[in-house]
Amino acid sequence: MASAGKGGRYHHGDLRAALIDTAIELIGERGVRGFSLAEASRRLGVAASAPYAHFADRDQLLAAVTARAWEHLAAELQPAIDALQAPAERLAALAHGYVRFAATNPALVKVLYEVGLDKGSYPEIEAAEKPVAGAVLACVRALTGGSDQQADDLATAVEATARGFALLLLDGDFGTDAHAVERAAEQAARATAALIEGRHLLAPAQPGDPHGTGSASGRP
Amino acid sequence: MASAGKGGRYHHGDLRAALIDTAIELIGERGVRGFSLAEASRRLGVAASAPYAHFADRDQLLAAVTARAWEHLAAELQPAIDALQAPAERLAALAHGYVRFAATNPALVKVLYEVGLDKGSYPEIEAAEKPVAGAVLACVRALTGGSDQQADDLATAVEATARGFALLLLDGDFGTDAHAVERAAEQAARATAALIEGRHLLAPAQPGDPHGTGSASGRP
DNA sequence: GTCTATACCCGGATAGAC
DNA sequence: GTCTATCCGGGTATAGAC
Repeated sequence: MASAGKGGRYHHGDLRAALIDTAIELIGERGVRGFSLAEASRRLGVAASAPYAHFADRDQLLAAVTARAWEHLAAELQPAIDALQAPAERLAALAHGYVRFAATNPALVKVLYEVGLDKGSYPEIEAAEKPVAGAVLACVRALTGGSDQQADDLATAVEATARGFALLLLDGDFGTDAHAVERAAEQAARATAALIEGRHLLAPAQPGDPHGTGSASGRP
Repeated sequence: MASAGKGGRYHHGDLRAALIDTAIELIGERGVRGFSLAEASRRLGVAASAPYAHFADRDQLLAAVTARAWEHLAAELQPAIDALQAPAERLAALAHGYVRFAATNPALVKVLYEVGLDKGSYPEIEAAEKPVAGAVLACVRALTGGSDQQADDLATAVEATARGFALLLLDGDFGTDAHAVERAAEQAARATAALIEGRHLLAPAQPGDPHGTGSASGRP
């Protein structure tokens, strides 16, 4: 992340960019709610009022941070999007990439889901998150043929699983050794493959459908 | 949740219990970091110092809150645990119940995963979360035969998926109408069924295994 | 563009009265 | 068990000097 070394001073550097980097750093450590302009200023060795020369208020900085987080994710997924492979493999690769991204940039994941600014009020955020959604949609459409409903169900299941694996990894459920990330990412990719294989079970059982009993949950 | 009505005063009621309920309420609205003893006291119409008669500090209250959250979840899952059904259906029912719990008690989910107190230091928390983990383990063991590795992989995939669906539901991805919860829970149950059906893909491809190409992700 | 100084609010925690 | 009073620290944001 730029040259945000601990001892660096930004008295005459690019404070705006430095603030975004430091905000991400801080959010990673303390969560969005625990982040403050004051602490960011302290780390950068500037006065508490300096940020107001670049951002109208705390939320404006957070919006810039959120947009950057989506851009980072899109960049991480780009290789999977560009690769020449079948939709199923591509979708698994996206899940793999997502988990790896979450592991490499836990702070950015926190930004993505904790900031919670209204997208309508900050168009920069909306624009930045579009490419990712588009890539997933293309894959599931190719896999499910015509039905929008099927495509949607599969996309949701894959997204849920990928985010779930990322969550578990960040919670330490895969251990803390050097290979934890790769294990988690690989399992997320495999679970995606399993979901694709069993995707006929995602729809309600049809009259002529040989699978299931009408309710997949079998709940009491 | 007890009698924590908006207008109620607890000057001579059970302030300890009322504080736990109000803390859950507040955490639901503002997250754990946004929760404060001061605000809880204000809502209950007591002095800011009153909580210290019942809890040594903020963390002690949060520990009590976390333990209660696990107890609530265990209670919600109890019917699924008690029902007479095959392991696959039971596991799907657990996923279903988890998502429903998350929807009905979003505040408790925040408590469960955001408080982040060290379990070692607060044994009350550790004890309260055991029953849930046990129920899941029993199901996956029954489904995967002898291998601990297979059971673990399946349990992780199911947990990831259930938490992912709950997350998406709370983010509003299933809409906000009256049936959103049931749709999300049902899809989580179906995705669980799909994972069980495709569970052979969760393990690395074996020499004699007719499935896959050696890497499920097919990533570039 | 950054500084110093300042006003103002909020949260945690304690002491001592009732 | 709860109150009032109080201390301390930290955050947002603004005004005006350089």
